Amino acid sequence: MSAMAALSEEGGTREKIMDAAEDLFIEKGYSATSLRAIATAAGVNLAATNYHFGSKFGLLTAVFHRRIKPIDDERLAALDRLEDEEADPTVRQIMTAFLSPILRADNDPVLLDKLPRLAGRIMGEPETLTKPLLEGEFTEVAGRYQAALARALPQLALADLRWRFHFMIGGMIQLMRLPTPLGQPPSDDSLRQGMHALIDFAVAGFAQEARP
Amino acid sequence: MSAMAALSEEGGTREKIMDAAEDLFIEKGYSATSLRAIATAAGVNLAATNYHFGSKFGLLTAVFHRRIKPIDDERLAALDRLEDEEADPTVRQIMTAFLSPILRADNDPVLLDKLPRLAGRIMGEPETLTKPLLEGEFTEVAGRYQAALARALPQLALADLRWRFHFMIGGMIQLMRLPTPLGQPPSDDSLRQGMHALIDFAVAGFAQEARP
DNA sequence: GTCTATACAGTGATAGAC
DNA sequence: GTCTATCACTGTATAGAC
Repeated sequence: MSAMAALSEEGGTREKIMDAAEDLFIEKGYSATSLRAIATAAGVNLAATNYHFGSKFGLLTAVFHRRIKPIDDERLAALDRLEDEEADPTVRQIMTAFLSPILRADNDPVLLDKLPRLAGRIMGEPETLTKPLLEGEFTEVAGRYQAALARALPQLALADLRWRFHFMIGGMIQLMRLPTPLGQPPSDDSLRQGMHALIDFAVAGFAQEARP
Repeated sequence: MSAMAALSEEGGTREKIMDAAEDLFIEKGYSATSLRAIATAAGVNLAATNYHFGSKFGLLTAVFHRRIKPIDDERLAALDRLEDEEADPTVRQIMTAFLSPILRADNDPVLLDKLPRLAGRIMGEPETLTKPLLEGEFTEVAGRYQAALARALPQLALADLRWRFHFMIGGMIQLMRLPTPLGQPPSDDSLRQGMHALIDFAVAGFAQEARP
């Protein structure tokens, strides 16, 4: 029943709310978007937002989850394939498996446009919002990729590996928030270029030589 | 007159508001902190916040500026010294000059504790808040450091330099937001360790070899 | 100039009728 | 499931006291 609603062209109230909320979150950010504006844009009653999602934060969670779930699934699947095909995956292969699903986004150009902007917006929200949001979804992915990196860099101390992973995530968030770096003219292909630059940057950072 | 107020022990209304606001912003974040809570904690009237700072955002700007200004001044001074002493500063020297002022914070342990947490909080706020906040203060510092890096890496294309600077900034923000990486036990010395790890990571990322 | 009391429009949330 | 009505709270503005 709910599957049918999700498949129908015009969608049920729940889907209309999520679509309107996503666009407004991307455009104005979370806190600057009121539930009244969402309800108006979706053509539903204000109380329907709280009926379906419990709270404004619940709505944000649902909107974010809808977009990030396929990415993290693809990340896990890509790592499975990689560890199946290669006896010793390289750092570059692991980083590519982790970062490139953002570019693919199921080959859907709408998703490719919306996901990074939504994720960038959300990851820029205060920690009180982002932490509970990410903890449920991201812990498994982060754990499996850190383990794969540890196998590819056996001489690296675990503490150092965690720091470098931390910084790589920071670069990814920065890229999604601002797909064009300071001083660079905006471009349609900016995200793709940046993602490849980030892979190179992170690979060098992970595999760095000992400090002189 | 205003200088005397700033020097006095108990401070004027303006200083009391800024002190209370800083602590609450660090603890709860910007949007979760109401002007009423700030006024109550500072022991002043609600309207005094708007009289002195014009708006909640104006108050945030003043609080942030008070902490970030000495850091950026020190960054510029350190780069001046470096370019004075060394004919060809290395990437590591430049990165150290850029990142270590955060650790020094005028040798004031209170500042060392508050600045990264405040900056981390603020940089995590939505772009609509952070962009105007940073544009005024950070552009000069970023420009001078990118120029210094360009001289140290003459073979590197400007576009690639900008990307790598972008990712280094992302790592710095991530470090200030979460001074302890995922899975690591918290520690008093976490920020200092992370800063050194970030310098190593960024140096390797900037000076990376061509892609195989 | 500095500060206070007060009012206003807009917010997220909720109870209860239909 | 959906709607109306309402609540407590927010940032902001202003008139007036000192």
